[in-house]
Amino acid sequence: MTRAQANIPSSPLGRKITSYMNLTDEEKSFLGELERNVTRHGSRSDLLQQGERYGCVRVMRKGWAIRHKALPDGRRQVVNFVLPGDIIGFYCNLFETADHGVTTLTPAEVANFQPERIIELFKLFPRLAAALAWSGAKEEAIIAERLLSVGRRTALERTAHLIVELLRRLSIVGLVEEGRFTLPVTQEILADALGLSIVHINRTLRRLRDIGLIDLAGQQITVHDVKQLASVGQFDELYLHLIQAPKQLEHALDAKSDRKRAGD
Amino acid sequence: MTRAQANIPSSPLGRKITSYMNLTDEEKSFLGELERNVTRHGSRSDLLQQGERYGCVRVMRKGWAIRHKALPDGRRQVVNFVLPGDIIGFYCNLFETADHGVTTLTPAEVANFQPERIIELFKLFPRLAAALAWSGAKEEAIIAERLLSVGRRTALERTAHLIVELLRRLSIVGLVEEGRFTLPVTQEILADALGLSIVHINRTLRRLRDIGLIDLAGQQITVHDVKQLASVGQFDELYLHLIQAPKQLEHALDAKSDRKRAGD
DNA sequence: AACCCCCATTAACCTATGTTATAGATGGTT
DNA sequence: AACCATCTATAACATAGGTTAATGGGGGTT
Repeated sequence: MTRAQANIPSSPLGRKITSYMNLTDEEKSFLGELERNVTRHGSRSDLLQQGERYGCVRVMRKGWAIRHKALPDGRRQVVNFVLPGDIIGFYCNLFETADHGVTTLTPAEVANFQPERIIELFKLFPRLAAALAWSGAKEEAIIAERLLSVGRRTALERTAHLIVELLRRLSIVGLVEEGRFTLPVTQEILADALGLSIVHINRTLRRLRDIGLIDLAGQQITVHDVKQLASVGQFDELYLHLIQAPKQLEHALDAKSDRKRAGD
Repeated sequence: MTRAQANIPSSPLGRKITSYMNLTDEEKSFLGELERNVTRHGSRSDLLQQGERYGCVRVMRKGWAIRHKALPDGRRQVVNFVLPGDIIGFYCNLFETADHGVTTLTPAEVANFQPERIIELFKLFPRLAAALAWSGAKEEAIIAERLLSVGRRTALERTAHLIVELLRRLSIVGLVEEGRFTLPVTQEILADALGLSIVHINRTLRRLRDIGLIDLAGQQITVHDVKQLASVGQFDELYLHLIQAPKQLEHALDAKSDRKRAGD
C-alpha cells in the first residue's frame, strides 16, 4: 500500500483532503468513485428547495452555490457559501426534508452519491470517513462564526471577515492567486449573507476600496493586505486554524479509528 | 429482546430519544452507562473555554448552559442554549480545540464520556448512534435558524421565535407545564443570543407582555397563545418538524443501519 | 443601434435599534 | 436592617444601517 503524495488529485474534494492528510491509492480511487456520478447545472439553478426531500449526498466539484433560508415574506438569509470541494450539508442528509434551499451562483458540476456509501466508507476507509466527518463539522463552525458576525460585528467588520474567510477557504483548493480570486456574487447575495441591505453593502465595499484594502474589478476581487483585512474583520486565529489546520485531523483520527490504520 | 415503552427513562437524554423511538432494554442500559460519570457544576461556571482542548463528550443532565463566542473587545454572541438532554456540541468534538466557550446558567449536572464510546455505539447499537447523530445534526439546523433570525427578523420577531423554540425543545423533555417554563436567563444573555442590546430586549419583552402574548414572573415565563407567538416569530413549520418530529428519525435509521435492526 | 434587463452606485431621508444615564427591585451577606 | 451586587425598567438622545428613488453601465437580443 503506497502513499502517493506526488500526484495531486484533480477533484477539489481530493485536493482539499490531501491538503491535510496523505491518501493511499485505494482511498483515492474510492473517493474518485464517489465523485463519478456528476451532474451539470446552469447558473442560478436550484439544487435543492426548502421543504424538498433529501436524495443523494452532493459534492461541489466546480462552481459556487449558496445554502439559504427564506421567510414567508421573501426576506432571505444566506447560511453558507458552497465552494468547490465542499460537501453540501453533510449532516443535514440525516433529515428527511430540507430546511433550506441550495442554489448555484455559477454553472456547476455536482457529484452525487447515495448516503449508504458513507456507511461503507466508515467500514472500509475510516480515515477518509473521519476526514469527511471533520469537514462536515467545520460547516457548523463556519455557520456559528457567521452568526457571531451578523449578531455582533459591524457592517465593515462582517464584510472584511467574510472576504478573508472566502480567501482562506478558496486557497485550500487552489483558487486564489496572489490575493486575487473570483467572487461570483451579486451585492444582493452578499447582503443576504451578512444580514445587511444591498445599499449598505455597496457603501461598505466602497469604504474597503477607499481604505485600499481591496480592489474590485467585475467579479475579480483582490485583497492587498490580508493581515490588515483580517484585523479589520476581527478574524479569530482559532477559527483560522479550524477552517484550514492540518493537525486538527489527527485528533479526529485518533478518536475515530480504533482499529489499526491501513497502510501504516 | 423486549421493548419497554412503559417505563420512561429518568435521564432527559433518554426521555428525548424515547420521544421518537422505542429503546430496547440493552440500549437503555448502554445509554445509562454513558451517563454514569456525572459531574456537578455551580451556576455561571465554565464547562469549556474558547481555545481549550476538547476532552470528554458531555451531556447535559440537569440545568441550562450556553455555547458562546466572543470577540477580543468583549462583544459576545450566544450561539445556542444547551438544555437538559442535549449533547454539548456533538460534532465539535472532532476538533482539537474549542472555538467557543460553554458556560452554565444554573447549577448543572453533566455526564461525561470518552469520544471512543461513540465508535463503540456505532458498532453495538447503530439505532442509538443514529439517534445521536441526528440529534447532533439538529444543532446545526438550530444555529442556522438563529442566523436567519439575527440576520433577517426584527427584534420582536426574533424574540418571539426564540421563546417558541425554547418552549418546543423543553416540552420534549417534559419541562413545560401549561405553557409555563423556567427561563434561567438574564436579559443580557437574551440580548447576546439575539444580537440585540440589553435595553432593546427589555423593550421588546415589554411589548410582548403588553400585547398579552407572554407573562414574566421572575424566571417563570408563561406563553398564553403559542400559535400567535409562533406567527409573530414567523416560526417555520419545517423547522418545527425538524426540531421535534418523530418520523424524521426513521429516515436516518434507514440510511444508517444496513444490518438488520436488533429487536425487530 | 435601439432596446432591455440586471446590476452597481449614490444621494436624501428615515427608523429600528444602540447608548448613556438613572432609579428601583431583588436577593444574598454580614 | 443595612449593605452590596445584580438585575430590571425607562427615558432621552444618538447613530448605524434601512428605504426609496434616481442614474448609469454592461452585456445580450432583436
